[in-house]
Amino acid sequence: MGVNIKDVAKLAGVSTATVSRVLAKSGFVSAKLKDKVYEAIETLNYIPNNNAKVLRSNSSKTIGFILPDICNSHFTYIYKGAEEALEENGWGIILANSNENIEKERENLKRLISYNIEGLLFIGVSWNSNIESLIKLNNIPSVFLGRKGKNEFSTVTIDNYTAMHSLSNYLKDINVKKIIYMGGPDTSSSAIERARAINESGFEETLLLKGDFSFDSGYARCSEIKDKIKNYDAIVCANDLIAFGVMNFCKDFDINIPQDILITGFDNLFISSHIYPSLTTIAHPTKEIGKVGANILLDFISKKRKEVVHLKLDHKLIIRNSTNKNFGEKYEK
Amino acid sequence: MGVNIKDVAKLAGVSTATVSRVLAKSGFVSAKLKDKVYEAIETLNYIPNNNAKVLRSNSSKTIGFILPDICNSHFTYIYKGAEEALEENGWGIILANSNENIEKERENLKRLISYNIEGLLFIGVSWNSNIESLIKLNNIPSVFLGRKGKNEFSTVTIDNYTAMHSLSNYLKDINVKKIIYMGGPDTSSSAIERARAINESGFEETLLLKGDFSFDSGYARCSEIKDKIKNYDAIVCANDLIAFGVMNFCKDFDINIPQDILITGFDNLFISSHIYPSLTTIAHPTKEIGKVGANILLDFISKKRKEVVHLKLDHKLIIRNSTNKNFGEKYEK
DNA sequence: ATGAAAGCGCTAACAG
DNA sequence: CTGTTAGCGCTTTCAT
Repeated sequence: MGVNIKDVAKLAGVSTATVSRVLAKSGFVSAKLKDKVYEAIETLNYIPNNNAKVLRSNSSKTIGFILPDICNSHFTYIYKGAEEALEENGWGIILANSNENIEKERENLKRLISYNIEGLLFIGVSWNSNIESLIKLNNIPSVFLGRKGKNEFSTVTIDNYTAMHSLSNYLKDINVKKIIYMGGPDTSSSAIERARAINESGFEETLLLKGDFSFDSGYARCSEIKDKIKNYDAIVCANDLIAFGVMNFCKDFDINIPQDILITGFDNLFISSHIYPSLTTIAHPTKEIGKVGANILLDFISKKRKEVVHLKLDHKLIIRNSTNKNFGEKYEK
Repeated sequence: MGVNIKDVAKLAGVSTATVSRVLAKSGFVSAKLKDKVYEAIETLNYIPNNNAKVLRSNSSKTIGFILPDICNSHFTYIYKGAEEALEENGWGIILANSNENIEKERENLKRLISYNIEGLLFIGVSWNSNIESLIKLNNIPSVFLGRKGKNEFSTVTIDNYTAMHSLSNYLKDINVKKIIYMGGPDTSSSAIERARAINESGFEETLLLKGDFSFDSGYARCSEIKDKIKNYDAIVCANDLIAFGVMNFCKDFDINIPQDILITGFDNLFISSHIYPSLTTIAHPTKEIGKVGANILLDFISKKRKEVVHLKLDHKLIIRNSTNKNFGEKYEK
């Protein structure tokens, strides 16, 4: 192994306890010894062993963050918000990627627990009681972000129901009667709430198609109903990725957006304003979700807060050209 | 604390050594005891303490992965490739996000070292000798991905020089004479190599503008040279993000792509095929970079490999509508 | 094949 | 203010 606290203590001519106190900035150490210790640390390039520290102190000052797909920037923005908030407070994070795989999600949680995390920010692959019982069993203060679990843990989400309603109201305002709804999977509470809003919106006709939250799923579902598409006024998608798939299908089969059919998404990915035509969608306050979630979690850890809370952050309807009937020109593939 | 190995041993009626052997699948334990141990683990919901394990065994079976920006999917795809390769071999990863901040990058490396990582996959914010000396000092087998450091550590990259050359050759073939080059920062070896290729390409005129690898930087540089833009045939961008910024500027100021000017990027982000017009660019084998890098790293760790290696993976020139002069229609903002 | 026991590097009483 | 020391949970010799 490398340099350890004993080496530092020896070189500085003090005890390991003194070195430990200097490192922790706890207890009182005279300026003279402090300087010596810092000097020794410097010359030896000492880096404390975190495993020993956590093992002994039983405090890692670290929380775990589990997300479903690290390549989806929607989740990583939430992470970034959390990271900022935690850093400000001197907490570390260990990130784990479930890769949309429930098995791996569970393994990740176990792994994080084995690291002695003191709290958990969780974005699930899908709703999953195993995870919740594992969390409870191990007494990990937890906040669920973005997608909800049951109501036993605190959540920070947007109000999917209300958000989708504001979208459907807008569509009705611009005279949309018949829609195709490209929903998400039943295992996602977000998907369920968004679908509920659509069902209760009272469009003249609604063709409901379930699938994944993915580009490919949007494309594939379009192929299945290819001939029917033009009978509808709009394709409402449960997220932006699905909408991109749908738009690609439309380009490939010469269906013009928005002339032939309107398209809407949900999420407002960075790129949704830059695709053609730009996509009408719902913006989440992604970083904010992470930040607020992290702060709530810290309150739980410090016992400042005891009661479960379900926070819903404000969404924003973003109207762009994919629903702009005056958006004139056609384009080629 | 929670359940520990003693609790399991007691319930199973064996010693802690036996439990440890069962968990490690090492040494020999009779089937009878093995069953008892597994049963005890199950009923107690035992999760081993990783800190103790690593501390004692001095082996974490974990590598660190440092990337500059977790919200940039280019990097997270590399991560995903590495994760897959490492998982297959039973290795864990701890991911650290530098957030484009050199200070944080250094802190991250120290933090990972304090976790006893046995290897490092590194994508730097910029070239940075501090990092390299820290790695050497602590004897961490390391592979640099995507962006190169000095030549002291192994690297897996694409050949930025050749790739940019294939792009400029293509442009010359379609009769481009005068270009604006929106380069990246001098601290990035990728940026330097791409710029070198452009300089040696022998365009009739080249206006060279340096800046960040960001959307905003592309937009901002356009504003600075607004009136000159139409004097050029193409804007060659050092990456796709810059190109998106440039395209947005062009939309805002009624410069038509590709009629008024051609645009090219570099990276082939997921979305580059879906924006309007679709972007001519260079595709990296992102996941492959991670995968290959991880395998090389494992070879270093296991001493199967000793010599430093500099691998360049194949790129691909992807020609799309942003350089297609026959791409007919105009569009509105 | 199994158990006893030492010790990884650190922190936190406790003593002085 | 500083040092001594026990012990966190686990692995790994060394006995048996």
